Amino acid sequence: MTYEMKFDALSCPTRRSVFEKLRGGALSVGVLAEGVPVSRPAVSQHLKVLKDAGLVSERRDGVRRLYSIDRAGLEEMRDYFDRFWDEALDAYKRSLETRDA
Amino acid sequence: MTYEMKFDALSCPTRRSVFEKLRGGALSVGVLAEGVPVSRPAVSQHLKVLKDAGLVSERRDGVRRLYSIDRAGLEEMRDYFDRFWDEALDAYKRSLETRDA
DNA sequence: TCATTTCGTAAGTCATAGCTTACTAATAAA
DNA sequence: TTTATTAGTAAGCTATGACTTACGAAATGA
Repeated sequence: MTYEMKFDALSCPTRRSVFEKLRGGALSVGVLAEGVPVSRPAVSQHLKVLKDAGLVSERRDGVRRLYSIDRAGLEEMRDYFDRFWDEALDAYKRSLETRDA
Repeated sequence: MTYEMKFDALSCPTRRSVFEKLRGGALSVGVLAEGVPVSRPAVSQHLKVLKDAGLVSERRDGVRRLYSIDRAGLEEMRDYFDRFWDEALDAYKRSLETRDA
């Protein structure tokens, strides 16, 4: 649930591509495993990492499990970079001012 | 310079903490290495990864090298999550509408 | 009840990421 | 022109992360 886990979860290319597949809405494990160059169990393991990181959530539907994006978790990452951007820009502006002085 | 490299660069905790130290402005390698639980050469290696990823830039100042945040690279990451967030929210809204129908 | 489908878990393999120490290079300063 | 600072590079070690196959569990349908 920490930044730590979220960054780590998104660092693996195949895991991130699984995550990105969920942009359009919920998908089952089988569908997520299609087109991904790894085995279905590997996708399950990736989903566990994403879930533990708070980036996806799961709901059961018969024998299927439907995974979808955890919007709160995604929002954390968005906010992290928004704040970082603002702070870096402020620091840059200050550096210009002090240079003028 | 790709997303690939940026995500990978930010996945390592100590590397990210080095990156975050630069929020306030440019710093030398020696200063960046203070308080970080790894050796100075390790910090140099982290800086190389961050630089290759387009997240930091470097300028020489005598015998020092001052590293600072590459705002264009950081902006890419911010935009990635901004777009992702918007798309995920749209998909969610659509899912609510189709459920009503 | 038995077979199918869908999926998570266990166990083991292999590459590599992150670290270390030793060194080399470049600038500054005496 | 030596001596100190500062920092990047080389080489090697070690833990671990991303995969595989084999198996077990839960829901569905015959």
